[in-house]
Amino acid sequence: MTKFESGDRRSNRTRYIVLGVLARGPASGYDVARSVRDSTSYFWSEGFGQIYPTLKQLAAEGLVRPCGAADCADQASSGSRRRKILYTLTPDGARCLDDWLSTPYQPTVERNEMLLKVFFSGRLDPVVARQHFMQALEEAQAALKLLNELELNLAARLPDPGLRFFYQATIHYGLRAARAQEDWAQDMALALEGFVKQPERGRKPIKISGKTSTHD
Amino acid sequence: MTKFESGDRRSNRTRYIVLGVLARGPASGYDVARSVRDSTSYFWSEGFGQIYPTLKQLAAEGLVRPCGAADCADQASSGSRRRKILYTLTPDGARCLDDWLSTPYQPTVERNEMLLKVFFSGRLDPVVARQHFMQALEEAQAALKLLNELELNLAARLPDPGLRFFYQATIHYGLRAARAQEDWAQDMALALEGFVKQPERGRKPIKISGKTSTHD
DNA sequence: CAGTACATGTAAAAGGTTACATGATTCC
DNA sequence: GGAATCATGTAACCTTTTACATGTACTG
Repeated sequence: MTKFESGDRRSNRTRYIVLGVLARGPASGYDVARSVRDSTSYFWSEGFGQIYPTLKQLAAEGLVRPCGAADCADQASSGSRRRKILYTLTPDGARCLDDWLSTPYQPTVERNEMLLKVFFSGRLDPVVARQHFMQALEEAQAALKLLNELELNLAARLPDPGLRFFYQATIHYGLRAARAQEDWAQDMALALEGFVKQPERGRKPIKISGKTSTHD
Repeated sequence: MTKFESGDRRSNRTRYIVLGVLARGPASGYDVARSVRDSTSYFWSEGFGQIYPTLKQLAAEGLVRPCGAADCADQASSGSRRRKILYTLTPDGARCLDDWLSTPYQPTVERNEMLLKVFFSGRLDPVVARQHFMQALEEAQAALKLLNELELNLAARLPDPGLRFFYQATIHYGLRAARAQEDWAQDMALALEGFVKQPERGRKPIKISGKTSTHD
């Protein structure tokens, strides 16, 4: 077998975000996409290209069921723009979702391109690493701003305190992660200043403005 | 016709981790895999199934070049177990790596299964969420332990202070992220206790030991 | 002499992204 | 009437994982 454990179980998690959204009430593919964009996009995102086929597949498996206007009172009232295909969770679908939720999660396989660039940037001029630190700082601050706003609007958007607790939990995670990144990026930018001011190290500055680098 | 122009390879970042490892000296596919496992696996990992084909492709593009025993003095000495195919970076390959390193990174698309489960776990008994918090706590602590050990061994494994600075930077990131997760998980486990002790909320405990849940 | 670590690959399948195609309705 | 938004989908392509296939050499 493999000695290098890969880790990531490829278990079609798009299914579960669709089931999860549908568990809160009937929704169309577009509704699911909007819900994902508005509430989970900072830790999970999906595109149309995956949501619609998934919905179709779930329907084929009997985990969701398209419901006509008759079934879903809330849409019939508004003269819908176009034929809007609403789906509801079936009992099988709810069971499937709950089984998945009750199972230990698969740890995320980290694939952080920023760290990958930082890791190898020792061969280049320190300004390159600095750029990455600064980008990381800006993105952390942008995330902080966004998540703070999201938390403020939370009570209005989610009246149910039961659901709100868990939504808030994910926001808190995002906030902590963003603060950690912010602090890190600031520290690293500072440490880099100190690091480059020590010429006896033997590192020679490499100009990257043109094309050349260590090799010549 | 073609949506993906020849120039903009969207991600394919496996190329760069291979180039990056090769930039530090000749290595075989297995060497690259081992290097990835030992030093970047907490923020980037690759399997054999991707490294070998990538190496081949890079060779076809002239970015790396297989080098015989003649070229690489360090391997000829040890009676190698098997034909070990070493590669070196070509000047083109070094330029390609440096160009990529000097470019702003693509922000990571977060896909955090733990948060996804937490997000939807409001429909189940709080013990389910608690399990996820506890798993997150344990994993953060395990990561902390591992990264602390990694940092201690760092000076021995990487004598070059130039490279060490950036390696250490990635370790510090991991430590901060793990501490953030640890704190979060502890807070959430506590907050959950307080949350469930408020029966007037209207939430009814749902037993998940069997099969049933909200729907019934 | 069996098990483990070293070592190199291929093939198939699953998963995910992007571009394209189409059409209705509302707002300006 | 044009732009934006709502709305549903398909096709093509790329990336990543997993299983498989093969073989050497060292260790106990």
